[in-house]
Amino acid sequence: MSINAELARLFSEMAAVMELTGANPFKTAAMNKAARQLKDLTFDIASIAADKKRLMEIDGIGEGMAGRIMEFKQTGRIREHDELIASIPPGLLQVTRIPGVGPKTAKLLWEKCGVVDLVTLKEKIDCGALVGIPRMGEKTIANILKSLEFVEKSSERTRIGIAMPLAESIVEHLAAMNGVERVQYAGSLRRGCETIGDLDIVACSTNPGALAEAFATMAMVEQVLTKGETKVSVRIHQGMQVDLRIVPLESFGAALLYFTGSKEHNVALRERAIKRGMTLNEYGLFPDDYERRQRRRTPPPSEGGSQGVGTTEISSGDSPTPQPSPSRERVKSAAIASKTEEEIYRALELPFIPPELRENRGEFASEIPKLIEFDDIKAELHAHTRASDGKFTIEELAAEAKKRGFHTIAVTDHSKSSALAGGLSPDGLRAHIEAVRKASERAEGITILAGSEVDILPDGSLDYDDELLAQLDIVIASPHAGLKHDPDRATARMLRAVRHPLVHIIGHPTGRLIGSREGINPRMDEVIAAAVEHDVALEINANYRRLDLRDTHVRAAVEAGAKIAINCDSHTVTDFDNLRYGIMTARRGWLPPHLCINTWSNAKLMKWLKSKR
DNA sequence: GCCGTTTTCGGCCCGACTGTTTTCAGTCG
Repeated sequence: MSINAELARLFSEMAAVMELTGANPFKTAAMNKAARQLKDLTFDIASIAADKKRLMEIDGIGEGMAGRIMEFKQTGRIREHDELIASIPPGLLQVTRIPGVGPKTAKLLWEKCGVVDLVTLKEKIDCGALVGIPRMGEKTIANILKSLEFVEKSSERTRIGIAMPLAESIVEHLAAMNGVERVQYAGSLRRGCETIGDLDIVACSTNPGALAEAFATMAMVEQVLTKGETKVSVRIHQGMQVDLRIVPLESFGAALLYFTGSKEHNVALRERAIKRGMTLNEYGLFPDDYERRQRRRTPPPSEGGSQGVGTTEISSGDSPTPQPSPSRERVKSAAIASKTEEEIYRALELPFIPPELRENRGEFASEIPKLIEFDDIKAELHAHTRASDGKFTIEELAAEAKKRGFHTIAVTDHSKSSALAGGLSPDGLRAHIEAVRKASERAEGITILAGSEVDILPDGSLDYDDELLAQLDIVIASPHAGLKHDPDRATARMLRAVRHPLVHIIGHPTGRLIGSREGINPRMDEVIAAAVEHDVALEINANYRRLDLRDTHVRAAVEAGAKIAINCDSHTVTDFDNLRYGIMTARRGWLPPHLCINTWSNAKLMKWLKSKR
């Protein structure tokens, strides 16, 4: 694999250890940012690792990071990383992954009672060794124990196709309550990320208390983690944490913006607000006056001060009682913008930025293009029938596609090497082509294409000979086996398939399965360049277990002007429903509709397909 | 450690909640 992922891992680890040992938090943040940038790169950093100037052109990579990257390229390690890792017990970082235990607590537990990993933590709790340590009260210890048990049994992040239906059912449940004015999911789910950590729900209600109670007592709730006036967190039986934030109706847009994130996008938005003399929080965009001055412990503005917003009671002189959230109190009178995301972006002199782009990956610097939408898709070009491993007959498949409003469906069963998936022998494929042609003649209102999802063999050749491939209307070439090849071999293999004159689409180009199989790591910039040169489309396989191409690959492909196909790889009726995840991934890759062959008219699509025959 | 409509120094986002505190630190998102 390319060194990007390894370098990203090293930088993340360094940042984590630095947090633990109490380094400058801004230095830690810089380290984390560099790790993230490296992870998102679509070319191999090794190719420029000898050139410090080019390294430093990457946002977040400065003098220091460039030096570390060069050191790694030359020596295969980063000395500073080795030293940091050696400075703490090897299992201590695991301890900071327990919800509620941060770097400060982990360090405290290590120094005060010898906790060095999850095992010793459990032992020390069981034998009562934590009692008496500063800030380690009975409740804190009980919470750590509970979280520890949760960490031990739960898997990490949840795939979007699992998280989305859960979120939708929660939203539906809450929306049906009396007094609920708005309710919507936010967070990484709304941004269309491939996996989701926690679910975030934003809601407005005329009866916030009842809403909080209803949320905390849903049937799926396993444990209530926190329950305050505006924020409730629960853990559900499915293993996820769900956070509900209740805000005033006037603040819905600001809250939705804030809780949709990403964190990096929010930070950039706030910096932008400050530069324009404003401050942004989850209640709205405000003139930069009262709150910031108060935080700096300087006196609040005098009566009739320059801002002239003294219409609320927040600064009621010498009242010793703590005030509930000045921002929330001020919303009605003082917010420059708060009701909708659109008006907040406008006030910050920005166009509306779609949630999928909110990653601080250039959305502030660039013009926002028109992104592809669900309704733009007019064809499914990758589907299986009973001839291989699908559940449809050809007619049933066509009927389903027609029902979904498509003008074209491609029948693309597996080729002979995919034996477990019932791949067709050459004679089997010939007979199948005949059957598809006959069905197509009878079909009304939909074009049925005879195709194949043909295996890209380990050497990059295809699973059928050219004479047979030439008879097909559409050829998808996909890797199914040999998914552990090194990058050199994987790149050569994929390039050979891209250059094959009869191939239209490269299916799920890396063969990854999210959370369970890494797949191959061909040098994607080379594959993309070849795809552009040979006029081959790269697939976003919309199955939520794949999402392959992934978002960053799509972005690189779009920048290179490559054609993209978004296909559901349908084997059953419900597979068609995965299209939404493919669309979200495409949007995260900044895909405009015209580059996606599934949006084209039937005539345009047929012309392109025939250009390769 | 990075970065620049605050440009080579001096900033670097903001609020809610919990548990332990007697005024706030730590964590999270």
